[in-house]
Amino acid sequence: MRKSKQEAAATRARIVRSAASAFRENGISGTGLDDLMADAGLTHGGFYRHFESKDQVVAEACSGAFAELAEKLAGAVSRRSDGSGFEALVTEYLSPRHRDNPADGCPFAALGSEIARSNDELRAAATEGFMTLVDVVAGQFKRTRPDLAKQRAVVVMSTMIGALTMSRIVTDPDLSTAILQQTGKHLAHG
Amino acid sequence: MRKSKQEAAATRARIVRSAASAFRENGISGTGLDDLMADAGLTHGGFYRHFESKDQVVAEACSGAFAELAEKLAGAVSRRSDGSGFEALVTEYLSPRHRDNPADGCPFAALGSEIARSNDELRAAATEGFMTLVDVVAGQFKRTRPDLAKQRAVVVMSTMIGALTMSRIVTDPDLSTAILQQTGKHLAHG
DNA sequence: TGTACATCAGTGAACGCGCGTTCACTGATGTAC
DNA sequence: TGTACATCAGTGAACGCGCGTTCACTGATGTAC
Repeated sequence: MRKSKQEAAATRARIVRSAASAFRENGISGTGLDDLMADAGLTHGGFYRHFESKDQVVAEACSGAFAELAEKLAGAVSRRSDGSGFEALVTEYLSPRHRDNPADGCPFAALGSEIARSNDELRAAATEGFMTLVDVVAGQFKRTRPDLAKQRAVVVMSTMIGALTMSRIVTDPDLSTAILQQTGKHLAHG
Repeated sequence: MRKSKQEAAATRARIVRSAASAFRENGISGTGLDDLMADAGLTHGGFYRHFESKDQVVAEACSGAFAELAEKLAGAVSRRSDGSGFEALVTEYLSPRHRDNPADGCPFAALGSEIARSNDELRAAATEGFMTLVDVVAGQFKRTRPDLAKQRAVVVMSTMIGALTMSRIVTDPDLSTAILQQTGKHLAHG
């Protein structure tokens, strides 16, 4: 049953991508290796041909998710040529669509409190991912000194992450929408 | 070994308080009933004399933690008589002390992403707890129309929750402090 | 007020389940000659 | 280029552990008379 190197690499990538979705959907400790492997169309016994531990796939999946989010937000920005990139970014992040689809959305909003309790390796990857996002945001403050732009971007990202998290917690749909909208308005004027 | 009603009630309260700390420290799914009961000085078999399920103690512990936070922030406000209550509240919430002591701090920052995936009962309790916090914050915007004050307070609370969460994730101590400070400054001027 | 019985807080063992990890095995792929 | 052997991706069963929950039991408390 041995597979070619290409197939094996593709399988591995498939597991990482499935994992990134499953973790954001059901939490890290809420997702078993069975689930991951089943999502990738495999049985769980083969997991250790690709990874040393669950921690390893968690770190890789999250790193991938951080990068993917940065690309998505950069993409939202780049579709605007009139200088409204920042508004586009904020609107994208704080959209009901993002709120309702955690599996392919921001890992900080989906897993924030769990990451905060995780090992240093994951937290270091998260720190790097956060700074990448901060750089994307800071890039939109074109008339601001770079260091100040970065400071402002740190606040903007933290604010959006908090707002998205709360919009998912709250059971009142109107309140949920209001959290997103008020936060968006605040940031746009800020 | 039967205990008096008073003792039993005290024991139950003790379990709830231990639970509230343990959940914020290690997560809900990261805390076993053994842990809770051991913290309260009991063996785990007796748990079901007080609660119907783990879910029940989770809901009670979180509700207690929400109320406790609201009181703490209201207390920080009330110690200022010169109208600087809002700054006091923000400084208290975004303090390094709060960041470094999740066990008796904000349950949204400590458990946010886990609560978002929880059952409706806990999410409803969280919604109520959030609105109580929002009311405490809104009460500080004395020169603002009540409905606008509440909208602004929703954004302030979400922002602070996101910033505290991120300050705990990040491995770089300087960045962690910067997140708290920049966010505090932003909110004070906002 | 005293007595007899029911209640029930807490103990400690057990149950069943899911999870991360390991392992013997299979058979196709890769490699050495 | 062909052959023989080593490698290793994937399977399926098993292991050990922790967890939520249940249960028989103990003995002090509460209650009915």
